Amino acid sequence: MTPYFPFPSFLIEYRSMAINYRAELNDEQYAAVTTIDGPLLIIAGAGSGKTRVITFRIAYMLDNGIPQHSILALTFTNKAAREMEERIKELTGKKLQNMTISTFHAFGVKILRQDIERLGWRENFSIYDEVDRNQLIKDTGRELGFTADSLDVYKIGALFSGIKSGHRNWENANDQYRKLYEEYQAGLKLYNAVDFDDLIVLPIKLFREHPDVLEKYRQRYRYIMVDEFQDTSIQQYQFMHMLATGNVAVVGDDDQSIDSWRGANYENIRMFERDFPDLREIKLEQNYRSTETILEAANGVISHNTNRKEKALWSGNGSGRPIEIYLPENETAEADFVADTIRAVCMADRRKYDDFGVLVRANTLTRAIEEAFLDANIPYTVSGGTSFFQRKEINDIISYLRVIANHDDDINLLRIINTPRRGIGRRTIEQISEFSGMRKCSLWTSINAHLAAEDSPLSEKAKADLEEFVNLITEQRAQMLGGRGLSKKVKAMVDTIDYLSYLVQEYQKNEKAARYKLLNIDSLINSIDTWEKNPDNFDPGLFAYLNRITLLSRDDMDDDSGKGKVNLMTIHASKGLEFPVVFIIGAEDGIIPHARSLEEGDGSIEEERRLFYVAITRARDKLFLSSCSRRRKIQSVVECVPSPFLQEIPPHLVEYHEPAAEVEADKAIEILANMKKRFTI
DNA sequence: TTTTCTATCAGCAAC
DNA sequence: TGATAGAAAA
Repeated sequence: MTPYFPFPSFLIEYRSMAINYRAELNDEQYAAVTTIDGPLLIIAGAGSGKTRVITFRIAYMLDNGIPQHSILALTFTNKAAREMEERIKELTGKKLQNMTISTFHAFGVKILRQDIERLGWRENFSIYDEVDRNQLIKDTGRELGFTADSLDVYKIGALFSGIKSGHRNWENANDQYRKLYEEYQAGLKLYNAVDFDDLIVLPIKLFREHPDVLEKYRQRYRYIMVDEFQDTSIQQYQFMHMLATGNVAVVGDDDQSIDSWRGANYENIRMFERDFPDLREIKLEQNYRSTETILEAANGVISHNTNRKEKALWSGNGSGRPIEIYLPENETAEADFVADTIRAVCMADRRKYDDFGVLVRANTLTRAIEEAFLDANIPYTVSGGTSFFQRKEINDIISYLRVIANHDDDINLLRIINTPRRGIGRRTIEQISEFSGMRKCSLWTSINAHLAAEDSPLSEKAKADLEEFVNLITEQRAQMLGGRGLSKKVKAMVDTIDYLSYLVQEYQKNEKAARYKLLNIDSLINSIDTWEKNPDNFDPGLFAYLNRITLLSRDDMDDDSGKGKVNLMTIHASKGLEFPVVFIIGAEDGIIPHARSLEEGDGSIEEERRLFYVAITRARDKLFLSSCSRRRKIQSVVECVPSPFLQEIPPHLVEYHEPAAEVEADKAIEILANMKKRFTI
């Protein structure tokens, strides 16, 4: 119908905003989007438009008058949360001020910030990551007199995490660590700190002990949505279950459950079916992402798993090109092959660098690739892995901020008390920590007691140095807590402690490293600046910043969002992403499946297979696999065999490429010899 | 007593 | 390769 007179422009804009759900979605997707009341289980196969369904579903809720503040969407990574938010904004054209889209952990922090006092912590608590946690375990263990070889902090940390998250319990085998666990917990509380597991466990405790708090959240969040449901832990499930008042939708794919090592439990899908018997289940089985070749390969692999929900994923995308498997001589050859192929495909198919994803099983495997990319001048970003905030220089600065916010945070205090060096050495620290052990107080309290006491055993020099430190922190605290402009204040602090000279001093032999670290600090300050200038940020203070920061990973820092760069990452980090061209490197037995998974037994192999499945299904058009015949490991070179999973790909989909024989090796030697000649002349 | 140097050890995945 | 713990040097 043509209108008699033109609509005013705002009306036209409104009309163009209106979403035609039927036209945009297939039947299953449409059903999933429009079922907003009651429990809903969406089984979303790889590439079936899961993100699309979630964003449209939220848009649909808003269209039907559900207020933003009653919607809660939980994800696993910040990246996913941010992406979801952006897509919804784009789709609806609305500002999202009251909607809660966040990771489980960030949501836990939010709850704890409100009410943690009821559990005996103080408001500005610190959040300990693995490194902090392990340090605390080490310190506590020493105090309890554990010998160095019975103190494998890595293992103990995993044990404690397992205990806390409820998927392990005390058996006589590890009873010896029970006391340590209790002391560890006491330590956390003394330092006014919580660890990652606490971010889920403590809110549950809070809800149990204070039903009024729970009720507040239940009243508010009438509509709950959980993404990557197959990766929720028992706790996270419980957490969600407590909050849910009935309108709860979970989206997941049991075939993509790859996080069981941190408590993820895809049995939760069955649990959900039990707990919400009147649920509606919708399967999304049309794959919009990959070619039929890639999908068939993925199905061939995953069909070897026994314990899974049957799915019939299909794609109407045409068969596309075959999968190529390369068998390079070693990891250097493999890296060169990846770099060369990327350049070649860029030229031949008019691809951009960000069309490529290079997936590895473990972070250590990225090294050779990075070197090859640098040599070949291929721009790349690495995501996942050690977070930006785990770099020493960043961690130092953050530790300062932590101690400024929370004086009792011993772990962070110890990290910075003599960084940069200010003459406070082992002996002094021993003395003050002995006192705090006796008095059951934090180091900060102990230091101040020593400074005030007449009969302190400390030398005058030590006292003076400590006093200088205390003054520094006190002054900085006064600065930081007053008024706005956090980034400027942090910059001023970095200048005050003269961190730059410290870096130059420490890295005399490696000027490049020092400069790089300097740049990192700059980008930290920049990121604080962007954060506090964000108009959506209502609380740009120090506490808010610290609460947020521990939960971020490296990709959350990049401003340029990796545009125009090859994406290099672990398979785990690639969850939920897709790339036109994908390389899976190191497809060797012992890497994938990882050697340790064989030792562990029970279902670990199936998880490794799911991991491989996830990797394959990231690819849209073209998939390359490579498996080296030799690889450098630690100090020695190890012979490698291709991954057994490669056999599970139907052979007619695959082209094998043997290495380009020894001729190349000879040539390489010749070239090297020529180069040497040139240099010696 | 604090700082610097050297040797040794260990390496899966991440909020 | 990097971090860390213990030994030597300042």
